[in-house]
Amino acid sequence: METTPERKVKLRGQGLSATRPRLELLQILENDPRPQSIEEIISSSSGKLALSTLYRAISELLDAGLIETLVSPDGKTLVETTLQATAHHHHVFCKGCDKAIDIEFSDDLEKNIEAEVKNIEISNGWKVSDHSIEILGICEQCTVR
Amino acid sequence: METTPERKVKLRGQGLSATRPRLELLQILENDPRPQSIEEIISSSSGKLALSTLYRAISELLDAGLIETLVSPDGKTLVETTLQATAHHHHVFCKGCDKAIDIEFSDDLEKNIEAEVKNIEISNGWKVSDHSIEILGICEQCTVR
DNA sequence: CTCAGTGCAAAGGATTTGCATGCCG
DNA sequence: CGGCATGCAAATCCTTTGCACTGAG
Repeated sequence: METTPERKVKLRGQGLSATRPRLELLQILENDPRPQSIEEIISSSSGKLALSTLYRAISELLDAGLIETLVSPDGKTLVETTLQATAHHHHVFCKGCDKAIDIEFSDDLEKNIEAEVKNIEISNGWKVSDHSIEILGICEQCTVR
Repeated sequence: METTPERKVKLRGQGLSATRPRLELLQILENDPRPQSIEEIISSSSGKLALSTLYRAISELLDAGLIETLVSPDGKTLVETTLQATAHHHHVFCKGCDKAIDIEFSDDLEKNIEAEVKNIEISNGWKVSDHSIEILGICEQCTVR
């Protein structure tokens, strides 16, 4: 995991001041590098972190490319660091508890997917930028229950 | 497109009474067979259709397998008929206007994806049930603007 | 007729915004 | 110090729920 000074540099490098809420958000996401809900982030935060501040921090760090967000199948916002996210990856969601984990596909498969995605552009006039695969399942814990 | 009597049969076949809002929902979805937002459905409805009624109808027809729902990248509910959805398919979302369209991949590619998805079960202890690919892009209309 | 289904209004949950105060640089 | 960022509270947006009334069977 990165050190606090490193996170400060990261923020400043994007023209963002290194404030406590932003540093804490980065650290929480690094501590548990999988998509986390707003609720989880708040409860991991030590001091007081206002919801509005968190939402604003997410929006800023997202624009700066330091974090990624996604929407869970039930419509809620999840957040993860870009450390993990720099490698192209996908998400598996648990239908039981709504938790999510990251997975990667082989380069081969990714190439095949991209090739077919390109066809969409040709056949529909769309300009395609990215894709993400959402996999639904039941996690180990929820299977046991 | 199906006729009204056909839609009645469909509803009754699932133990649902054939009421105006339900018939209208089915018809609207068939008229424009792509994922539609709540807002779009309401504005396509002729008479008065209460939001609460629409949400309840969606929930019932979803349980009955007559429609499918999904969550757009901005977290809103989209709905489509199962007519189109019976074939396994994926979605392309426009970043400009949030519209969505359906696409299909080749059987070959689907098989490859499923094979890798199976690996998740083995390596993570998850029980995987389904996958869906979300593709982001810009639609023809939004490209022009 | 009778009860499931509807419309309306109010409640809920997630996210956003306004504003006075506080902390970073 | 000066101004951007925070916390708090109120506002908003989407969705759900409660309840009295209506229409399908």
